[in-house]
Amino acid sequence: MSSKAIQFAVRDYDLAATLASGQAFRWRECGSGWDGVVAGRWVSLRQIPSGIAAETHEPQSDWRWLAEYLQVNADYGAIIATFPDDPPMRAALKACRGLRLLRQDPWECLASFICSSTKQIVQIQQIIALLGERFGEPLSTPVGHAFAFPTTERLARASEAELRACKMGFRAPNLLATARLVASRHLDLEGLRSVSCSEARAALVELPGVGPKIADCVLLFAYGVQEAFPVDVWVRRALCELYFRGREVSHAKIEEFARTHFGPWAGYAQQYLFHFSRTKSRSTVNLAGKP
DNA sequence: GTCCAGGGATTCA
DNA sequence: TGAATCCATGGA
Repeated sequence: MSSKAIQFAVRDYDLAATLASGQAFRWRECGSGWDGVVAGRWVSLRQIPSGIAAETHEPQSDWRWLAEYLQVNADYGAIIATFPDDPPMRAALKACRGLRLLRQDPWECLASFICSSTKQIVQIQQIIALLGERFGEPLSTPVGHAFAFPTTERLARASEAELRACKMGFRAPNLLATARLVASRHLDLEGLRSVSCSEARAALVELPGVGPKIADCVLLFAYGVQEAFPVDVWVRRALCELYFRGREVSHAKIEEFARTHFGPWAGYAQQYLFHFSRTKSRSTVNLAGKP
C-alpha cells in the first residue's frame, strides 16, 4: 500500500535545529514545515507532537529512504548518555536537546562541503541551490520547483566557469576535479562503506579540495562514522573557550583532546558544541547590538 | 571600509 | 611540524 504521507513516532527530535544546524544545506523553511529533497524525491517535513510528519509528491510504498536519512530509529538516549559529564557538554545538551545527526548521501555531502570552506552557512546554501537549479534534474512538486542534487556525471561535464558562476569562487576547480574523479570511478564512494574508517579518510583527503575537516564531515554526516570529529573555526573556538580557559591551543592539542575526551559518539557531541556555539554567540551579538 | 566565514594547498623556516 | 599566504564571495 503506497501513500504520500507518513508520520514517524519519535521523541526528542528537534527537526528545526537538525535541519538548520549546518550539516545539510538544502532545507527551506516553508510555513509550518521544511521543504527539501532526499534521495531524488521532493519531501516536506513538519514537527508534530508525536514526532515528524512527512509528505511527498509521489506515492511511496517504502519510506526507508527517509527513515534512514532522518535516523528516526537511532537510540538517542543511549547516544547522549555517552557524552562526557562536564559543564560545557551539559550546557550544550540542555540548549540543543533534540538535535540529531542526519545520514546523507555521500556525494551530495562531499560536494556540499567542498563548497563550504570559509563560507558562511547561508552562502553555502545559496551555492548548493544554484548548483541544483543549473545541473540537477527537475522534480515534480506540489509547490514551485525543486531539483535533484546534480550527479557526478553532470558536474563532470560542466566547465569551471559554469561552476564559478554558482558563486563558489576558488572552490570551483576542486569540485570539478572531484566530480570527474568520482564519475570516472577513480574513487568509488559506495565502496568506502565497506572499508575501515582510516582507509576511507585517507581516500577522501586524496581528493582535491578535501582536507581533514571536510573528510571528517563526510565520514560523520554521510557514512555514520560516530567518532569523526570535524574541527572548524566554531568548534575550535568553542573548545578553546569551554575547555582551555580561552587559551589559543595548538591544532595538534585540539585534535588530541577531540579524540580522547568525547567518547564513542564524539561526532555527535561535536555537533552539539557547534550548534551551541553558533546559536549562543548569535544571541550574544544581538544583545550587544541592542543596548 | 573592515572583518570573517563548517578550509585547503603551497611555500618557507 | 608549524606559521604565513593566497584563494572568491558576500553577509554583518
